[in-house]
Amino acid sequence: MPDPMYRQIAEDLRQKIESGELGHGDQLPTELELREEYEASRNTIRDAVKWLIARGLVETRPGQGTFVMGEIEPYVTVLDFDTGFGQGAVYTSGTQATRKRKVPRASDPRIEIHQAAGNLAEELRLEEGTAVISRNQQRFIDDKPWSLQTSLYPMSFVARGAGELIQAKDIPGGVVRYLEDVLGIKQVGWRDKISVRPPDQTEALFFGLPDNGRVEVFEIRRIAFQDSGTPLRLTVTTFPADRNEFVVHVGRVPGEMPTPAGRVDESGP
Amino acid sequence: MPDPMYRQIAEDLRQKIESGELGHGDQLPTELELREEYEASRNTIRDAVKWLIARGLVETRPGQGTFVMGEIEPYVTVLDFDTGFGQGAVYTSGTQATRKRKVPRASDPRIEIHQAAGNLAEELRLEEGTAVISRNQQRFIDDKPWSLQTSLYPMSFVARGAGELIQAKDIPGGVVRYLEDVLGIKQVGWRDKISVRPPDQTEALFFGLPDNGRVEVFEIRRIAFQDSGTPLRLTVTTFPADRNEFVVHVGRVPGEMPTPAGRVDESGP
DNA sequence: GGGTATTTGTCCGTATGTATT
DNA sequence: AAATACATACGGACAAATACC
Repeated sequence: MPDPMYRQIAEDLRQKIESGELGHGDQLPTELELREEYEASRNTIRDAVKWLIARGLVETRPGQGTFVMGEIEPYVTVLDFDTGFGQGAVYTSGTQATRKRKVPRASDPRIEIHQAAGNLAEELRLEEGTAVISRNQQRFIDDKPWSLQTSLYPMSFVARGAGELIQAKDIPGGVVRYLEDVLGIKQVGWRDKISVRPPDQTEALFFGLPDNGRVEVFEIRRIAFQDSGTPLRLTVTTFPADRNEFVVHVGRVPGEMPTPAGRVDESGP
Repeated sequence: MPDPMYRQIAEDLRQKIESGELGHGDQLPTELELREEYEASRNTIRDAVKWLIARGLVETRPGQGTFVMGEIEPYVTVLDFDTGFGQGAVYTSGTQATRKRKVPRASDPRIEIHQAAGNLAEELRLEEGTAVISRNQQRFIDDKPWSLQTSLYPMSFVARGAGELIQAKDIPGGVVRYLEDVLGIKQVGWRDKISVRPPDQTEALFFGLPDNGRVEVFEIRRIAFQDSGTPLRLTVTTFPADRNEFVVHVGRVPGEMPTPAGRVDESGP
């Protein structure tokens, strides 16, 4: 048992939460009530509550009180099933029976032209300074913020005839299909790198993350390749880490998810 | 610009860190110095520092001072390359040139017999109450804690002749190869589910995570299947989220990593 | 809409404990 | 042993957000 008083208070409250004595969404006693209950100062109570907040067990709402965190049904994204933007193999978590397929919707992209540098140049295997197109989209599920996605393509694709890439509108069917249709560039595979990091300001704002720094974001960097082995695109997608999970199938895996092994489909994440 | 004073102080310090004015490992002014510099009370300075801690920008060391967090070179684990326990496709991050292959070492397993219930029963497709073997191992890279792994197998494997499963020692070559050799049970594929959550006490202790709740853990649940489509094992592995990344290859991906697409190898994670 | 009570957020000052050098 | 630096705990005051009448 840790000795600081605020930790003991926190452990006691945690036990009440984890035992179910306090259920999801329930309000805790107010700081003043806890102050009397534990015979501690209000600041010490607040330290205990901060400790619970840091572990995602409770949240405070100014003017209302302190509440046990509600349960989250994470979205599950299948990484080896590459669908067009705005559609996808996304499910709610839960038992097999309650699982529901979800259909994402994407905003029109914000287009920017960058010069490849550092990491980006290495990942797309371009000379430093080469022009690249950046297509940035907000993606929603049930009209709730779900992910932020930026795809980067060599600018040369435009000169070769893929003019839609620099148009600020969604490409129905996805960019990957478009590139194959127009340029004959075929995506034959990709590599995903999955990591977790604190959100930047844009992400915190879009996802509505609390500003206490507790919720991090998944960052998935997908480098997709052409038949020649040349990178075709880099797509960076971020998701709030507290309400998303990812699934990968390797080899032969029995049905249930619509993901025959070893198959390659089209576009993002 | 946020108005609370502690946030303004925090933003100012953050800017100094992110601009490089304060480098990795550098010591910040002491609380008393900051108190004079910003003309605030020590408690307010401490609130600012706590905000920086919550974002992983600094750490405090009692008796020493406050320091900018050192840089971490994450380990990169290739999820579609299933190696034997204690070997594996694990790399340091960084540019292609500085990347180094790492070889994990696993402790002897702690063996437990459980009854399948709830999630576990569903995932292994066993009746509730069926006996399962739990093999729990600590895994190290360069003798530093790297991951905790628990593999669960149906108890029936033992009756059918796989007695090594309930021996508290590592099985050279991996359990998957052992099961194929002894029982003819062949692993043909698997499904990984990747999520992030706060560490439990065991994990926090083993990984040496700070008790401020900032560092979460990756949890990777791998259900591996036999040719018949029946689950063969459930392996749950956890990694500190601040120093691990994961890579997945789908379809055809050019060399560099030793992972020809569509190949299936042996055992964990 | 306005006013009031409730509840958490910010800020201050002080004292003492504990870890490190 | 002494000095330094962060950690814990107390108390008080006022601000800001919310709910309710």
